[in-house]
Amino acid sequence: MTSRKSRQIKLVVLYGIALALLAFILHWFEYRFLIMDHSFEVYIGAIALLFTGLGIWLAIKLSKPKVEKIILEKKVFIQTSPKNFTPDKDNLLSLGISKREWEVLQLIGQGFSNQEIANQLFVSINTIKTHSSSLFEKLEVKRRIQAIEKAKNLRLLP
Amino acid sequence: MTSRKSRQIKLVVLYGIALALLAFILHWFEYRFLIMDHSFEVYIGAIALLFTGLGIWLAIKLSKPKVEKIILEKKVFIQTSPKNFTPDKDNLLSLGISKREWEVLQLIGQGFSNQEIANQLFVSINTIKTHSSSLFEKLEVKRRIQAIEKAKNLRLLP
DNA sequence: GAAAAAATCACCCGAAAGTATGAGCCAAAA
DNA sequence: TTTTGGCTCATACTTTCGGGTGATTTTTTC
Repeated sequence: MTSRKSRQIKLVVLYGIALALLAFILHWFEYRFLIMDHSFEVYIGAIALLFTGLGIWLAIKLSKPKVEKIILEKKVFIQTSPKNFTPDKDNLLSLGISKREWEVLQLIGQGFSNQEIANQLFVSINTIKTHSSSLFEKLEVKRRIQAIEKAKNLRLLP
Repeated sequence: MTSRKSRQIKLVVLYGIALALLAFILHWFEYRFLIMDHSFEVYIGAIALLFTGLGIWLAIKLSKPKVEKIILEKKVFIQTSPKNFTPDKDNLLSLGISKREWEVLQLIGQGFSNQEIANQLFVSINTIKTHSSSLFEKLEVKRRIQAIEKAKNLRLLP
């Protein structure tokens, strides 16, 4: 954010300098050859075109790019085999499950109640509820049982 | 696509007209009051600013949004082992689990709530509660999660 | 046909689970 | 330095679960 702002400021300053320079050059030319040889309209037109270009360039540089997002879903087939189990860290990351949420998920998977989990982790039951709620959201389920099922399918639990 | 192009053409034409009009107005002013009263630099500056604004406006109007494709991987599960699952009838009998209770157990194992199970079996939720209660008693557990665990160990559920 | 077992349902109550919202703290990142 | 994300906790409210008790109706079994 900060870098973006400073870059914008730089651009504006640059623009100002360029404007001043141009005015100076034009003024200088005015007393030399250019003005006398061309009609006023052509002169104005040239300036207009030039600064229109400058404006376009400025807009392109300054404007945040318009982005259209197209989401394609790719199906990935997975086999479940809980033999020698190691949690699938890719899935943990892609679902955005934090360490603490992961701990809670494991304990839920072992059939503990919220209160028991709270005691084991030395936090309040409300904290566990918060964690489990966000867990259910990330796993797109409504109940802890479904969370366990899904976690097993995702190879997060044995 | 066609409407986009035609709109662009319209804009360009409009821009041309605006430019011509402005040039005319400026020219007209030139011979009246404006030019004589102001320095050349101010005049140039005004035009520059104006057309810079015009350029910015044009760029914003004409710029096509960048298209960004995001590929999401959607997991699909393949169940290997529970394909041809058969419950251990010996255990069912030795525990004294009735048909109806076993049906309820299966639905519990699929993560359904009591209400959902009641709807599926076309009975009241109270009935499901009765069944699940006696189930827990027979399985010697306190919560449905533990019931599922134990049932899986006893080969009653896949 | 009578007794026993299974299935159905109701009501109450308390505990557990889950939702929604807001807020404070802190470390890592921009 | 400011912002962000993770963690913590609280409060209030709703829903679900499970225990307990009791009752009626089927179905099975003797």
